[in-house]
Parts: sequence; structure tokens; C-alpha cells
Amino acid sequence: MSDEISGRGDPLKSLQLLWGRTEAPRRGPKAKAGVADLVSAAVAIADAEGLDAVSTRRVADAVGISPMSFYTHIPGKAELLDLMMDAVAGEVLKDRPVFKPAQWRANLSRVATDYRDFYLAHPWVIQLATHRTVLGPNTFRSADVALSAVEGLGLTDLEMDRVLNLVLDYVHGAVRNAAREKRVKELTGMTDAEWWSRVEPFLETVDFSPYPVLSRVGKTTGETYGAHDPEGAFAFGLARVLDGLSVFIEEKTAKRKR
Amino acid sequence: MSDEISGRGDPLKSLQLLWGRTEAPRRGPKAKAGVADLVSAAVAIADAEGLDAVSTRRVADAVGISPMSFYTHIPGKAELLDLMMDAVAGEVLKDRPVFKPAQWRANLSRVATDYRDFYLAHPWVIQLATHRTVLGPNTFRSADVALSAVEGLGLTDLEMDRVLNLVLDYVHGAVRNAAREKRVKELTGMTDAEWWSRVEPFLETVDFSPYPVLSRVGKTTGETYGAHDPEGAFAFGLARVLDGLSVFIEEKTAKRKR
DNA sequence: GACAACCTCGTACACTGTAAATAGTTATTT
DNA sequence: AAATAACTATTTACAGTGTACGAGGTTGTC
Repeated sequence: MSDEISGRGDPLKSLQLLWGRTEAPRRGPKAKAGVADLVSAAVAIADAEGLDAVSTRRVADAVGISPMSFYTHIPGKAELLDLMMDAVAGEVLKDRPVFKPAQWRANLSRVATDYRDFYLAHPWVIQLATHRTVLGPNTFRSADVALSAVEGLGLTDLEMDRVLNLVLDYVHGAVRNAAREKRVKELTGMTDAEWWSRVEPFLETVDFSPYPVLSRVGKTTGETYGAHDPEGAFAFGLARVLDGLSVFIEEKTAKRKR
Repeated sequence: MSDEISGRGDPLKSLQLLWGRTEAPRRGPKAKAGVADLVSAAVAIADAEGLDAVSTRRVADAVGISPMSFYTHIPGKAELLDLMMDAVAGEVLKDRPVFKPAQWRANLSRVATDYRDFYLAHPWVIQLATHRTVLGPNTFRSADVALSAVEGLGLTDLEMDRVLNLVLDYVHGAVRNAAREKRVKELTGMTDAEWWSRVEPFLETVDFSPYPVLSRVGKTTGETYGAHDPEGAFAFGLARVLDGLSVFIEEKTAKRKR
């Protein structure tokens, strides 16, 4: 277990599949299932039961082929994961919003919340995103739209890249907290409250005097970490990030005017 | 494969192990290996070969006991992962720096870079940190120290929590990018350059016209994503985050003076 | 009809986490 | 000293994983 890597194996084969560059077979029987079927079945399983429920056998079974037939269509599990990532990447910023440079703050807000909703809809993406970027069409498209949120501000290309990465890095980090609650709940069948009610009696027996600040702050933020407000925390962090970018961008444009 | 969860199973057993609350055995033979041996062996394996090289059998073998003897000391793999996390958490902010409130910016900088170095030293932590927080002594200690970086600024406890979380969320997200390169390199034996040299010929055959912004920006940021400057990107993002916090904190303290 | 291309499948191997039963070791109790 | 309870260690076993290999069936082209 633990970490199959998305982006290993022959990178070329992955790319060909991502871009649909596999030439149509001229002979042979018609395939019962295509790559798209396998991928969407895998995504459905991951959405419903988490990433570790996705096995090549399960996926093959879901589309009605035998375990090993899976490998006729996709060379290995790593490639399947790449394809899954790119498949769902099509959902983010789906309507291709038109961004006006003057409203960069609203633009980035939109990008951030869209990515956040996306991660929450497919929490398994967060796990896979620990690996290499998938170079697929949908991933490219969403990156293109996201970058265009900071287009026309007088930033250099490198700055645009960094600004966007800052926002997305923050979103990723912030969503982790909300997403893992969801995952743990599903996998353990325990709600957060149940879990804490089991843990709390023990915590009351530990000596918190070596952690004075944590113990005070922890109590306030809700029963020593128990109650979260992910929504509020996300909004708070995003506002700070945008404030920080505001300082940077304002200074940039002020210089340009001189 | 994919995702064992750190924080499942009986939460109490995990906590007892984390806090060394297992009473010393009164009878029976002396154990060949203790919990600490198992955990440090596991950490060594994870550091050297990645998280997926850590199996209960491997760990048992490393300390010289038979596979199933592992379970005499630790109830399952989930608990092992919790213990691993807390074990290495002892390394972050090890010297317990004394933070002066007036220098909150330097303080948070220190916290951020310390966590960054920590993640880079143990990239597998990033994968596991997708799950629930480990309630262990070392984790508590590092959280306490980190929180004290923003102590005495006139922030409420909730604000302190959010400020710190913002910084740590960003660090986590930013480090991901650097850490995954390291991991992919180790696991595939391919350097980033090798990997890109294989991928590039293909990318040149794809039509980038649907992604005008990405294609332009990508080219500038280095061979369409090829060359990174993680160091620079990290510094850039952190500076923006701190700028954003500066706005918030300054406004706060200004109000207090009134 | 022959052949090559292609899909599907059964078997097999090395690995994983861990349940269950058994055997061996030690300190306490009788 | 013998019995017992508590504890560690080990063997065997099972269901699950990814996937290599090879055999067999199906389709289009020559």
C-alpha cells in the first residue's frame, strides 16, 4: 500500500493515452470496454469509496471484463491514476469564466473556490497530487484558465506562475483539513464527534504544562482541536493571501506608471 | 496500495503508544525489540526508500524479529504510521527558539523554513499528513512552539490558530512540489531532465492553441514546466503570505491603540 | 483460406496486512 | 519445587494487491 506513483512507467504511453493518440485498431474483435469506460469506472469507485478501493481487478469487474483484460487497454495502474486525474480535472473552472484584469482579486477568488470545491468533490485527488503534474488536456485547460485570472496585470510570466502557484498551494493545504475529515469518516464509520469523545478522556490525563500556548489556544479553537470551522479558516487564509498579493501587484503597477 | 490511513483503528491504543502509557510487563520473556526500535527502523526505511517500502514484514525483519511479532508491540500498521509521524515531529523547531512578539515576521519565517526543511528531510510525511493530526507529544510540542511565534501580538486565540495554519498550509503546498521531484527521482531512477527529454518530443506534437496563456507562461517558466526554482518560488510565496498577515496584524494593533 | 492483429482470459508469482493457533519464557503464586 | 498466569515469539494461513506470461478466440486484410 501507501503510494503508487502517478507519473512512473513509460511517460510516453501515459501521454498517448491522455491525448487519445492511440490509433484505432484495424483488425481484431471489438473491445468490450474502452479506456474511457475504465477511467470513469475508476473515478466512480474513488469518489464513492476512496482511492484504496480502486484496484485493477475492481475496475475491470466494474466494466465487465476479466482482471487481466484491464492491461489490454491501460499498461498499468500508474497510468490509470494519471488518466483519472486528468479526467476529473475537466470539472474545474468548467465554464471558462472570462476574467477582467482590473478584478484580479475576484478572479483569483473564483479560481481558489473552484479548486476548493473540486478537491472536496474528489478528495482522492489531493492524495495523488502529491506526485508529478499530469500533462493531460484537461489539466492544461484548467491551468490555462487559472493563469488567465492574472493576465493583463503587467506581471511577468514568471510572476504570473508564482502568483497562481501561491494561491493553489494555499488552497491545496487548506482543503486537506476539510477533506481528511470526510475521508476518515467514510473509512472508519466514525464521525468527528464520536472520534473525539473516545479520545478526550485520554487527553484529559495528559500533562499539558509543556505546551502552554497550544493548550490555551486549543481550548478556544474548540475542545482542543475538536470543532473546526474549515469554511471560516479557508476564507480567512485566502483573504490574507490576496492582501499579500495586493501589496505586490499594487507596487508593481505603481512602478509601471512612473 | 494507495492510502493506509493514519488515525484509524482504536484511537485509544494509538494514544497509549504515543504517550508511552503501556505499563511495563511483569512477567514473560524480555522483548527482543521495543516499540521505539520498530518505529525508528520504519522511519529509516521510509527516509531511504519511501513510504511504500515500509511494510510490517520489512520493519520486523529490520529489528530481527519474525513478521508476526510486529503485532506483539504495535496493533497494526495504522498505529505504526502514527508513531512514525510523531517520532519525526520531534525534529521540527528542535531548539525551541524564543520568539519575540515584535519580530513576528522573522518568527513566522523561521517556523516556515523549519517546517519546509522538515518536510524535505522526510517527504513521506507529506503523504501521511493528508490524514488526521497525530495527537502525540512531539506533535504537540512543535505545535506549541509554532503557535508561540505569534504570541503576544494581541491576536485572539482563534486568530493565532488561523494565522499559523495559513502559514503551514502554504508551506505544505509549496513543499509538495519540491518533495515530489525527489520522490519520483528515487522511485523511477529518472532525473527530472531525463524525464523531460522523453516527454518533450511528444509535447511538441500537441496543439497548444487552446491553451494560449499556459503555453506562453509555460515556455518562460522553463521549457514548459521543465525547470523549476522551488527555492525562489517558496520565498516569493512566503513573502506574499507574510505581507498579507502584515496588513491584518498592523490593522489589529492600530485598533488596539485607539 | 491463411495470416496477422487484436481482445480476452486463466494461471501464477511475489508481495501486502493481519487473524488464529501454538510454543516458549519469565515472574508470581501456591 | 510445582503450578499458573502473563507475556513474547513464531508458524501457518487467507484474502487481497499489481502484473508477467501464455493460450485461445475474433476480426479484418491479403
